[in-house]
Amino acid sequence: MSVQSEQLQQFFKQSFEETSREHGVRQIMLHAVDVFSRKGFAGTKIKDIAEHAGFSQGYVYNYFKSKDEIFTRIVEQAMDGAGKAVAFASQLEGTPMQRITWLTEAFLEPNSIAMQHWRLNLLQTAAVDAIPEEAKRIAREKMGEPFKHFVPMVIEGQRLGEIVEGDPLMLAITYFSFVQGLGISRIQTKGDLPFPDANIVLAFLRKPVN
Amino acid sequence: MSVQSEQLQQFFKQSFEETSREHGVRQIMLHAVDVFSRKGFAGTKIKDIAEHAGFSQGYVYNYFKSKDEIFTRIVEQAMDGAGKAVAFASQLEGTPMQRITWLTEAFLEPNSIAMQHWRLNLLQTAAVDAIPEEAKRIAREKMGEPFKHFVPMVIEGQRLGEIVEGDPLMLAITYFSFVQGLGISRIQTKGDLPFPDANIVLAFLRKPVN
DNA sequence: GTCTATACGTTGATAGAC
DNA sequence: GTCTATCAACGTATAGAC
Repeated sequence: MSVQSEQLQQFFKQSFEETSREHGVRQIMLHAVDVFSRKGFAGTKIKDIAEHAGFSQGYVYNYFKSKDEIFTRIVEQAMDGAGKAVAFASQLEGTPMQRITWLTEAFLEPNSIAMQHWRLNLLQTAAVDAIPEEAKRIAREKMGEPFKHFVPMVIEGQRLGEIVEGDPLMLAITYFSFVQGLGISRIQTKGDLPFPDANIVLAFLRKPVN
Repeated sequence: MSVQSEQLQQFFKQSFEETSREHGVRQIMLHAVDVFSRKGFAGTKIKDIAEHAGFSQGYVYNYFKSKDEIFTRIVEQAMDGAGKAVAFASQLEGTPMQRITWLTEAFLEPNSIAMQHWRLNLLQTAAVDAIPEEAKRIAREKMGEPFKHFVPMVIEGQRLGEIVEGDPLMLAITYFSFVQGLGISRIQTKGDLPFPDANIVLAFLRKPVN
């Protein structure tokens, strides 16, 4: 893995640490992401989260006033993280295609926080009608962030002749769809099966040399 | 859309009709797929399914003995459907790349039953720890079917010089990941945003002409 | 055939003990 | 600070009415 991808990983992690100053809050959120992303919103019981975090069921309510609040704060954090990560990648030194490659490598890293973010993103979609209204609102509101920083990279790449022609927004949507789909498969296959690297994934963006 | 893609659509539909001879069972399953795929397993209440199907809550239990059973039968049906669809596509007249393109078009069609199958597939993954054991077992067991018919198409395409070199299984995993990811995005964007067509999606498979 | 009423278990949230 | 006990709400599944 490249230096830049590792830098991005580090950035993901740090972004999470800044979530809250209270240790208990971070502890709960950290474990709650994990449980929510494996069981879904309705399938997750406060007891599950509490046990993972090493607390009793009731104690969770000292930090959060409801299950909805825990979920909503996680969604907010995940959305912010995804947006910031793309923004960060877009400012690295290199051609657009290089920067996108580094970002992709960081996303596809098996245990990255980024990957968990995408699993959560996925949950909002998979169970779109079963999550708190507030979480939906935030997700809708912040959905555009990653695109805002990704699309300009695509446009610049097209100008440089690195990236195929075509609607940049459409290409960005395709990109994030792919990353999400690969994230899901990675969970399913648990690393037993062969998995594509960033180069293969990005073939659809690369302009063929003449 | 091509004649072949429409043929595939038709095939998906018919495959579902054969699920059960009892009208009530089909009726419930049809609506349950929809609710489950929007709310997740735990988030779906029997009342939701009953209301959608136009029954009272209690009446559902005349056809199924539990919520688990409804979900499990749907997963089984969806898995069988996906396997059969790929098998069907692999036997159409045309080059491997053409057949894969038709299959992809059928998958990406907004309201296809195939798309719903993938949403369900997704749910098993997204909430992998919150679904009935039996459903997990069936999903694991039948996961290989689509691959069994897709991989040979890739190999044939490589032999013909249509498809890029590389581990055929890895390419198949990449393919299904992409389709799944695009299916999710399609739900999210609800058709408001530009969406890639099969040709763009399949760029990663196509061997560049020299 | 289809619905209504209800029993029983589970879970989210609170309040009070240590 | 942290846990235990408990309440109220909800949801599955059943049984019996029409």
